[in-house]
Amino acid sequence: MPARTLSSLEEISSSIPKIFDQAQVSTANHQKNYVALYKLHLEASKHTEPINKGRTVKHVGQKAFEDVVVEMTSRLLPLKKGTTVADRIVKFIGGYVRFMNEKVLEERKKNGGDADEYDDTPASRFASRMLKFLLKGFLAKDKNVRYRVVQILAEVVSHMGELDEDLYTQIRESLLDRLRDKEPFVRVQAVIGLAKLYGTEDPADLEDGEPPVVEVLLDTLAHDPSGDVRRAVLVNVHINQATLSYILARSRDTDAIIRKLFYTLLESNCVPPDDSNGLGITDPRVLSIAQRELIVRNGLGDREPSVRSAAAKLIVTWLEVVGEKMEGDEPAKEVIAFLRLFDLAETGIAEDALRSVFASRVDIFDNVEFGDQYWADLTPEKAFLARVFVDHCISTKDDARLESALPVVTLLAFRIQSTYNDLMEQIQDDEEQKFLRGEDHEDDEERARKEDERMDKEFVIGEMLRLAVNLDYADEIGRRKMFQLVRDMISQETLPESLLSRCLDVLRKLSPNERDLIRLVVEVVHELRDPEMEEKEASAGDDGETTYAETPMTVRTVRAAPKPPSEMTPEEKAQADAIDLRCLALCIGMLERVNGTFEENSTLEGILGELIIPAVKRKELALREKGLVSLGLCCLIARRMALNSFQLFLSQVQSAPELLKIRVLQIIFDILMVHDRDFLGNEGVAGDRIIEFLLQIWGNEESEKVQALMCVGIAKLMLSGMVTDERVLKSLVFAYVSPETAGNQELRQCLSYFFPVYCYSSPANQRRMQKIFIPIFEELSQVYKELDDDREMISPANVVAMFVDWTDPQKAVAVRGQAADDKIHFDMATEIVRTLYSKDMEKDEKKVLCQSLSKLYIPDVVDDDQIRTLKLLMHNLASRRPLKDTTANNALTRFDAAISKKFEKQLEDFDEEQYRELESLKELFEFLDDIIPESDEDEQDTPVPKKRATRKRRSQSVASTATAETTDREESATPSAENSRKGKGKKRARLSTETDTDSNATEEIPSRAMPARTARTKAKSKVAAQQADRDESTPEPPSRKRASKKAEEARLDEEIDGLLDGDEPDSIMDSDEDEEEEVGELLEAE
Amino acid sequence: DPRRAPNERDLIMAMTDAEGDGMMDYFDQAFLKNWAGPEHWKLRKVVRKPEATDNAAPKPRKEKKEAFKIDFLTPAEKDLKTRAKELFAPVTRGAGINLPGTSGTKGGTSTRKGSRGKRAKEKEEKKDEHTLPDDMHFSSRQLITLFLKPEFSLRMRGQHMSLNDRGDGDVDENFWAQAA
DNA sequence: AATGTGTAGCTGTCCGGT
DNA sequence: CCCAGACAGCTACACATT
Repeated sequence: MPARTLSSLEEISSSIPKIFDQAQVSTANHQKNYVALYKLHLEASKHTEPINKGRTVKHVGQKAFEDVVVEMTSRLLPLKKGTTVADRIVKFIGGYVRFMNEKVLEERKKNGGDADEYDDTPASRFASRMLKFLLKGFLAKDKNVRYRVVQILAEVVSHMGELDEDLYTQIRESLLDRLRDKEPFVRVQAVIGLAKLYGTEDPADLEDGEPPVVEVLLDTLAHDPSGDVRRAVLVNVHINQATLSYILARSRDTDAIIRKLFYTLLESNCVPPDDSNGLGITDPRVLSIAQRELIVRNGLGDREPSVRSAAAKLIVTWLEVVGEKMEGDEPAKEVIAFLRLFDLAETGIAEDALRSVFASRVDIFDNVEFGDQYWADLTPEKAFLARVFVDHCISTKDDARLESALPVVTLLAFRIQSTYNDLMEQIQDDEEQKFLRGEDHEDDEERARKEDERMDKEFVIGEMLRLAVNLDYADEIGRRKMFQLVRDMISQETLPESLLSRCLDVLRKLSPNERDLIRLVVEVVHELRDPEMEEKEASAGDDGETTYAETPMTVRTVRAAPKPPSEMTPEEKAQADAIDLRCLALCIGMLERVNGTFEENSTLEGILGELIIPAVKRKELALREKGLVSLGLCCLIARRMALNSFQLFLSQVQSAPELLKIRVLQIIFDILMVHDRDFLGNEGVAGDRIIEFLLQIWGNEESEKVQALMCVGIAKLMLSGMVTDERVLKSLVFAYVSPETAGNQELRQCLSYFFPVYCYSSPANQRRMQKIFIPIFEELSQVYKELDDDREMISPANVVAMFVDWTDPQKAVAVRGQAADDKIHFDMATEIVRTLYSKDMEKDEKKVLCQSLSKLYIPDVVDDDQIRTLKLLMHNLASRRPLKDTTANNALTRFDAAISKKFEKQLEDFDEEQYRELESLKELFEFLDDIIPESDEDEQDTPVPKKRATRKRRSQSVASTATAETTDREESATPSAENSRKGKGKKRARLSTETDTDSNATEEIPSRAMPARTARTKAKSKVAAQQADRDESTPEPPSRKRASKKAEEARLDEEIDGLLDGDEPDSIMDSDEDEEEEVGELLEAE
Repeated sequence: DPRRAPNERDLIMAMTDAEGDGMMDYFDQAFLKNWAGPEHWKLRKVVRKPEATDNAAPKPRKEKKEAFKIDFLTPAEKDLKTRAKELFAPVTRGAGINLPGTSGTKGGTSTRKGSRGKRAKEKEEKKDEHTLPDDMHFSSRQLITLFLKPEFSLRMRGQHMSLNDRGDGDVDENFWAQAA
């Protein structure tokens, strides 16, 4: 080899730094520098020394080259994340490895593809040298070094072809280990490295019990505490059937960025990367219906707008992917295909998806047309599209498009009718077939197909009915046609239950007024229960409003006597019950839609006595439930009946099974909401009793559903101002944070919404919240301290933060005519400082309180008295109950300083002695004087300055920032002369009693009346019941007599009879003047 | 009687009013992020501070940061081995290179051999999945409507009452419209 | 494109444990 | 006694918005 080509090693070594120096500036020169570097590399390779007597060679040149590159690399290791120059070098190193490998492959191709020389090329030697070097840094102390080392390794590994097996294992181990690194960014790099690695992993190579890398990564995806790390997994893990379910779980990640990424990821994988004709891995058609629904529900329902828009984009892509090659015939084709992705009956999801498409692809919305042909043969998808389209037009007030889309009434009525007839025919056919051939002759497949067909028809009718509500009924002919049709439908017991409420909606729209609607339904009920009457009634019902208003209600008189139940065969009985159930459903549907008073609609009386009351008495759950609901709905429009029946509902609560209990409680809450003045007003005891009763039920309730329901109910009562009791508010707070309710999302999310609304909607409510703050804080701190290990609960600091937030006057909404109460936080500060005097409060808790002070909003204007009181309290605290905790002390001092500065003017010349004269502050000084400085024995950890005080010093001005830290040490040795005079001996006795209570509250706070121990136990098990439980005057629940089931039923019958006989149906209706008193009596009677 | 004060109820009414949208917006911005329950609760700063306090001051510094470059050119002072030793110095004893709660690294951490003793049951506990609960989409709707008559809200009830107080038996068509 | 806001990471200080 | 963890305040960056 000619000597001149053999550059000296020194030359080579000095050229490398120049290349690196260039490479850090820009990536643009990298390609050029790969070539340059590679040239040097090859050059260096020529320097070898023979060893082993010439049998092998020592690659001194390569070694030197590697040394320099490693040395260069070492220089960027301590550089922290985000240093772009360093990142460029990392890229450069990785790029160089790739470059070398490509060269090697080229070489191999030229030489005919020797595979076995891979471990002996300069490239492989270089790479493995580099990797070994990097691995040494994996446990470095410096986190930046660990970061860079893993980063470079990941980069190098990803660009390497083959890898020595031992080295591979070592890298694998090390990266897995770094997955547990303390620093998230190191873990991120470890994830990237592992993701590059695991594509080549062979499960057969794994040792026993060693999990494959994918599994570890998926575990990281779910469990890593850092969002960055989970995100790294999400973008780097390969999506396939095995990993998909783990990926789907990220649609609920706490990190919004991850959620957003999730949807963009799904979108980009909808189509396969190479334009092969298969489906993308996340093509909607590959996913299950449940998965699609999950994606839509979570995505469009996300609270983060950015996530929602990513989801919306994905859904549009779904439509495009699914609708591909469908353009042509019908503009709605692709939309129909899109809708086929969903189960349309599943509430709301498909609708949300479609509306989202309408919103983001206006062109699609604009191109949908509903010609006559469209209505000819409606599939579920088409019916659904039309209905949602119309609803969308209405909600966006797009009258023009609405006009063009709506069919004429007669057309739709005709379509509904014919589909309905088809359905009925089919049902009948099926019955006949079943009867003729026997149950088992039909094979499952056939039956399922028929079932589907029926469901489809039912669904189509339902959608058309929903659409019918929005039609224009100016045309009288059409109106009558529709009216007649729907009326006929509801009078048939074969009408599927799901269509019943749809029909009633249409009827309501078509009824000229409520009374006619009520009358109509009552008539239908009578027809159903009395088939003989059908013809007569039908003729009366032919004509909507005109005849209706004039037709006298003769139903009851004409009514033929039904067979007494005792004479019925079991079949007849079952049939009668089924009819009654249907009638009750009709009643409920009707009553749900009206709001006139019971008294105005005398037609209701009949069904009340004949249908509803008997149903309430039945012991079959379904009948009783519907009966109770009907009765409850009647109560909502009949005040008198509500008063009389309320006790009945209360008595049903405790013993009822869950479903019934829920119903009854709903009734109770609704009645309270509607007739609030009758039950909760008049500051009567009745209201208190009801509240206590409810609280008790709530606290003892096991079922989450019932708990949540009661929570919503109570929240409603509070929000509407019908209940103002602080105990109730406290119970809500307890329920909110209690570990007991941790799994009850309904309850917690209700309260998450409720508290801010409640507080921000009214300063009065904020006040109420402020009043319960300290007691709640104290109790919750106790609960927190004694928490079981496995139970989770938010920290007291969080509780404080919430209260501070909720009570912030700046966040209260300004309601017309209502002055904002901007002193709430100020008063809270005063109370907090008072609480700091408490001797038995732990320093952690005091610290939390102190730290909250800085977050309080202090208004610019405060009364002299108030500001002086606060100042005095803070001033005295330092001397009488110095805080042991420095951070707490600092926080307090800072707050004191801020206050002193802000109200400098008002506080100058402020003198405690003078201040004491003020009669209005007597209570304050009584409080202060009852506090004695803690004795030396009490001071276990912190030495307290000696107490030596003179009257004079006490009287000094406190206006300056007297509690400032340095001076404080001396100042705090200034207890009042009062205290010195009274002496320790006398005080000792008081310490344990009055001082304690006095220092905690000015007024008697209920929670303090209860021993903390009891409070804690309660709080643990039945937190919500706390307030009610401890109140001895809590009334026995009405049905406390734990009688046998029979006795229970007998009693129930009695009560119901009383409801009917004691009060003649007529008397339910009349409204006497003495009602108010009766509410009280109602509950007195026990 | 605090219930008679024109406060809470008026506001609730306002939220359902057409003009009440602004109100709803306020609530949306202010706290709807905290829907997921107390454990996901976060303090959000007060929004509006419209007072034009001071301006013009915090503009004129756009000082570009010093163009940092790695010095590859000057020769290393120490040799590679020494530098590597320094860079790769393992942590001083007992340090946490790893997340607490995860079993330690062979080389670096304080994990004593028999440390299964007290905190043995780390793995058993369910790890945090870092997911939000299913959103129930709680809204004012649930708080102002009746359970059994979801189409009727408090607002309507108020009207109904007042109509009734007048002894007026019939409701106007406006009422129907609102029920929808 | 420029600005403002919100978050996240970093750094300094302090308490608790070995 | 020293160090490590925790915490609070600060700064810088990235994001969204006009």
